[in-house]
Amino acid sequence: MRTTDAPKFGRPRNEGADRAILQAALDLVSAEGYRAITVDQIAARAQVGKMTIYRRWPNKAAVVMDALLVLVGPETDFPSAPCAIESMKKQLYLQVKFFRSKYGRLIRSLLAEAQSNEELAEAFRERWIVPRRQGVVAVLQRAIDQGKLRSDIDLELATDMLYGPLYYRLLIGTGSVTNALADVLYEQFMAGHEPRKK
Amino acid sequence: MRTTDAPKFGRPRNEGADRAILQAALDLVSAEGYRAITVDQIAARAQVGKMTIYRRWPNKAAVVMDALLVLVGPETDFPSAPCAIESMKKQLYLQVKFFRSKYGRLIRSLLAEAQSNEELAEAFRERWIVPRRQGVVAVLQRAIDQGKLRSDIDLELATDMLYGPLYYRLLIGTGSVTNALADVLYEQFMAGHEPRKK
Amino acid sequence: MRTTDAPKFGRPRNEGADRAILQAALDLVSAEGYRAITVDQIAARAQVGKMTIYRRWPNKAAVVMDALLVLVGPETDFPSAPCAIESMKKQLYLQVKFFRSKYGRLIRSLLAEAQSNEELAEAFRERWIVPRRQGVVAVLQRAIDQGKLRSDIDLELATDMLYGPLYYRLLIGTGSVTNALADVLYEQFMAGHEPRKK
Amino acid sequence: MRTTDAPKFGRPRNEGADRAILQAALDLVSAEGYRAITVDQIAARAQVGKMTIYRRWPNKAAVVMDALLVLVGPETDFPSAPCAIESMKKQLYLQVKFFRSKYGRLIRSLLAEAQSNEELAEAFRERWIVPRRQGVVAVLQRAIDQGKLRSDIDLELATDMLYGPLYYRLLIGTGSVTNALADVLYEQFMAGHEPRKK
DNA sequence: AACTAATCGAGACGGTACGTCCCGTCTTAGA
DNA sequence: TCTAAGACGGGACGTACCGTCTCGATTAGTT
Repeated sequence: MRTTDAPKFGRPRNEGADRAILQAALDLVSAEGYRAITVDQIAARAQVGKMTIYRRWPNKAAVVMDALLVLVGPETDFPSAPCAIESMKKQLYLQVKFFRSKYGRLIRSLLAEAQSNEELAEAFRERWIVPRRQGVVAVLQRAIDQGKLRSDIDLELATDMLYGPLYYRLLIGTGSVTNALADVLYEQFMAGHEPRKK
Repeated sequence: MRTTDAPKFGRPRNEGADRAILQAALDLVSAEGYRAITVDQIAARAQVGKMTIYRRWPNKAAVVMDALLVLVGPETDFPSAPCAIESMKKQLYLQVKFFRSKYGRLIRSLLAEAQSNEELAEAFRERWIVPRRQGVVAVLQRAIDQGKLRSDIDLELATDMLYGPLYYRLLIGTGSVTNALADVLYEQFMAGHEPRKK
Repeated sequence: MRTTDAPKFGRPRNEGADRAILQAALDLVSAEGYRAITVDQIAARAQVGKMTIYRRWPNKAAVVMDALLVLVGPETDFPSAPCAIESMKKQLYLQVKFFRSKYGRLIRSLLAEAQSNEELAEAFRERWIVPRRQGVVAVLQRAIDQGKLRSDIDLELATDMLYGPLYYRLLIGTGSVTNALADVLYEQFMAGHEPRKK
Repeated sequence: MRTTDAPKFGRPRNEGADRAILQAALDLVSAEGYRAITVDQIAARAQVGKMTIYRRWPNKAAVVMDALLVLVGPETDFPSAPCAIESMKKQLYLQVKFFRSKYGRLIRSLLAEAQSNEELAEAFRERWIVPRRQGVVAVLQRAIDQGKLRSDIDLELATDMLYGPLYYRLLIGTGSVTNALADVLYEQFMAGHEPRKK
């Protein structure tokens, strides 16, 4: 998402500023929401000129998207358990926790903005959603290999069914995002996908 | 979402203008998306002064929300079938068709805007989502009464699981919203909720 | 300045309303100035519908102009004295008093508005200024007849010289409009126009 | 009348834009009159964003006032003649010429607007009128020193008497502003103020 | 140590949409 | 038929934020 490369001469880019900008964007948007925050506010909090932001990212959406990828992404490691299916359940709990954290608002904001910004939509899909879905798919595949799930499952569809309701509640707010929800999602999923009993 | 009630004297509201404004809003937003449309454009298309819009609704979001409720709402009748569970499946197909229609963009727009506008969020939830969920819940209850579903189901949760994935795909676009998706949602739902076999 | 004549049938026009409207316009504009007052305010104070105003006058300027003519005009009678030249001096004092009264602001307002409203400008000139100038000219003529002034005076010019400085101060505010000013105007005028001494 | 001073950092004011804005305001208002011109029109003609105007001046009146001071002011040099009293007469002719030029409308517009805008009134008085009056007063004083005028004259009053009728005609239009008028004003003024004959 | 060249903080800029205000017209129900 | 009330179309206002542009000061490698 970065724009230019390092030059040969002159004052080198202050790489630390990058992080300060992303942190400022992250803090502000997590707290107030994307729309409520202006680029000037981000620049002010990062103690940086507005141009420094626009030299690195093409627009506000890109900054916030990068903040998510760079600062939040690494914190969202996939939990591992010897039993793949248990690892799946742990991951659902993590997702619940994530959505309930201050980052819930960040995700909502970006998803909202993406509806009117195709570039952001693609970035969010390909750089945030898809990689995490791949983790899920891999675990599900491992569960199939371990004989814990039927082998004729459409894994993409399965992922939609596991995570769709979480996003739905995050965005619409008819019910809150809780571990109890994760439990039911997991149970129903297993009920529909456990291997045929003999 | 309307602002004031009819006064005792004076020229009464031109109810026809109401409809023209809502239709203009609906057409424009369905075609171009919420953010791309300005209040002036809506006013111009409805051949109405901007003040006439602001006299009735507090902001653009409220206009478009009302357009959804007044002009689209009545078109979304719930399908009925003697067998409740079949009626449920028909409703899923209708939802897919709705999301694929031009109104898909409208729903996406409003849901997006609702993320940064708590007033709109509440209106969307309470006036659009909840009434439609109630229809679903009623059908599911009828299915239980007809012995087609287990009686210990949490109906709200069930609704989330049936519709969550549809909204997820609508908003994120990892996969398209299709009847095939509806089929799988239905099947998995039945697998998890059919009455215990003796 | 009135727009239509009395109708033949139906509820007769409430002639009292006319006066109430003019009085409201006069009071408000005298106190706050033309630009600060809206037609709605005049209608509200006169307890009259806005349409009742626009049925009688073509616009706000016409109402206020009429208020001046109808309500203030009759109060501005020309003072008479056996000696014409003394009558002239009295009139200057009256003008000073008038400009210092609440009507000063009214005159300023109308004169201001007239600069961007040719119709009002003409009305103000022909219906307010010119008649009063004619009074002045008549008195000056009488003074000539009485042998108190030179007979070769251009009376229009003389009037400009007597009243111009009063209006100048009223509008620009470099100095206040006082009887002392009137005295000097009178003296200088006499110095320039008294009959040649033998 | 400008709003803030130059900051220590940041892009400095584009002083060229200032002039373009003032020129646009001057041209438009001189041609069409103050009330007929919108801030958007000025911005468009100056090829400038509306905010750039509002960043420098608090409102339209201030822009036009500054246009007068900056662009017209320097053109209104006081004529000089060895004989002070002749210089005075020349100045009266210049004033007539000025009022008959396209700037006559500008002066009328500003004077009109000043009647409902105390801030503008003060600016017009203190920055336009007073400096020019001071020129007149100085010349009159010189004439006294040269023994061409009585020494007991109130110079402010004298100025009002010389210029008041010109403004009166400019604003009311009962007669036109001509050199003939200037001649009479001058003659009468001299008649009333020439030194006593021995 | 002086020079060079690119970056930096700051903030002005053109543009676009917003939501408000008032004018003069139009429309109703009631007198 | 006229009135009070007030909704209406139109158009200007002054504000906010976006993403771009421009300045003088800063900084590090090159000479």
